[in-house]
Amino acid sequence: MSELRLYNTASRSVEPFTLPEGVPAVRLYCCGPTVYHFAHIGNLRTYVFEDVLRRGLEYFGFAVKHVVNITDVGHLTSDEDEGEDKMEKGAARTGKTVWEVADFYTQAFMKDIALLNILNPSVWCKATDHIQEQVDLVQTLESKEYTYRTSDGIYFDSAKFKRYADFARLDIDSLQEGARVDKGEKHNITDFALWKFSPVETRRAMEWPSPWGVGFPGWHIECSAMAMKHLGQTLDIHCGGTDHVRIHHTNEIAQSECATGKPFARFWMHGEFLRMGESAKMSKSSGEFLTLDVLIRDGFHPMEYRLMALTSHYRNYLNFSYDALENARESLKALRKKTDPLIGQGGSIGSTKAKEWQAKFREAIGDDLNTSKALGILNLMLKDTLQDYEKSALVRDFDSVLGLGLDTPLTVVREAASVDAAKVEALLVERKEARASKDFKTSDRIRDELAAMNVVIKDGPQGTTWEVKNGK
RNA sequence: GGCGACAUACCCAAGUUGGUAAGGGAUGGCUCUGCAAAAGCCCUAUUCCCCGGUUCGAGUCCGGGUGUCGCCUCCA
Repeated sequence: MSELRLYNTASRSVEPFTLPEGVPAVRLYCCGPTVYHFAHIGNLRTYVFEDVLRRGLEYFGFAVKHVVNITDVGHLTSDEDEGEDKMEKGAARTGKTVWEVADFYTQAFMKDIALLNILNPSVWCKATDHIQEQVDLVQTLESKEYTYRTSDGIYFDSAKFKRYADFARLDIDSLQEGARVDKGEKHNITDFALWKFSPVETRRAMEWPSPWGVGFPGWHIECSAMAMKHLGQTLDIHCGGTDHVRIHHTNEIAQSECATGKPFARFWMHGEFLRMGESAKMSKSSGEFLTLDVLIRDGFHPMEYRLMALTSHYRNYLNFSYDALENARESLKALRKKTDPLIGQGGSIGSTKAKEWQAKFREAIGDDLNTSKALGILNLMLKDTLQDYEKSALVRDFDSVLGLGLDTPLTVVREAASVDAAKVEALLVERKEARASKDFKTSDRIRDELAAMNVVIKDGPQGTTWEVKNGK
């Protein structure tokens, strides 16, 4: 039986994953979205990776307690008082209150991940529901003298955490030199806010009382506070996007380990970025970005995007392009052609050969979630000479990790573009008559006419079927 | 300026401790078809950005070069 091995950012190497004695379920925490805007498809790539991780853990027999946070507090764009509050910006953009904005984009996010067949975590937790926990954690740090006060907030003194630079392998000196922002009142460039005071002259849309005055929590503290509340002081796996390594996770480690004196997480895993072909950046702050909704509007199915994400390894960057997505679409179509007839065949993995395929698949997933290799194995397995019921069982088994929904018919996500079905049917009857009398000129004309309406027809043994062609 | 990643066929992409280039899509060929589409079958890298080196043997290790990209500010 192969084991599960995962890449740990902390050690920069692939390590066997096991659970400590007495821990019944994997304590998994994934950094969730800041709900001030739609998630773009780059964000979603990371959630697909985390979903595969969670499914992979379960495939290897681990129970998983999976916690994902919703960041619904607006944070400034830097730890200084510069920039705009993202939530308030979102409110200004949409004409809603910050609370409505948070709710709206939370719902939108939930819809996206459901469409991508991403399993719901065991716990969703919102930052605004855990203000007290965050205040408590800051107080603990304060009592241990890791904090100091400036005119705008309570800060963590990173110089007091000797291992601060270790996790991200930071070179603090060169950071100082190349720094783009002034450290302001901060003692060190790497210090960060734990609690920010509301400006004296204005009221913020979101603010809470605290021992230090009315204000709001710093960005990093929420993850530590919520992760510890729901999972305990040490997590088994903490994950997020690769951009979190240097700042967010470094700070989480600092504040958490200083507060508890214990390791914060045993494994750290990070998904690499999705990049745009024309070097356009996948960033929400730059304005233009692609959402799942846009892809759907362009005629793509969310599963096509999921498959595209699965074709590459989560630790490699993936270039997004419509070409690549179309590739995934054809690929999924061809795959489903083979798997659809197997749906509902029951059966179990019994023969030696079937078990060998399963072992190969398991090894690929166990190899730091090598979904690309796993997909190759799926394809080869489908070509092999196995009984259909065994293939069916294997597809179900593999899909429990891949999450492509191969064990159920593909759901229609987008209603076929508005086409007058009655007219299409009438034309098809006309064409059928023309063909019967060998009037191929007319029949071809009708097909062209239908093509102009974006309708593609297929003549089969059971008669002619048609569908509306989607996509660009 | 500082740090880092990557470079495999037309495209996406895997390649474990070096042992003789997965898989998918597209293209092409064939079968089928009034013609198409659909379906089925088959083929597609003596070679892994370049130049050296180590080795019996390197895409895989070492050195140098070139190129692309990312991060260093909120960002998955």
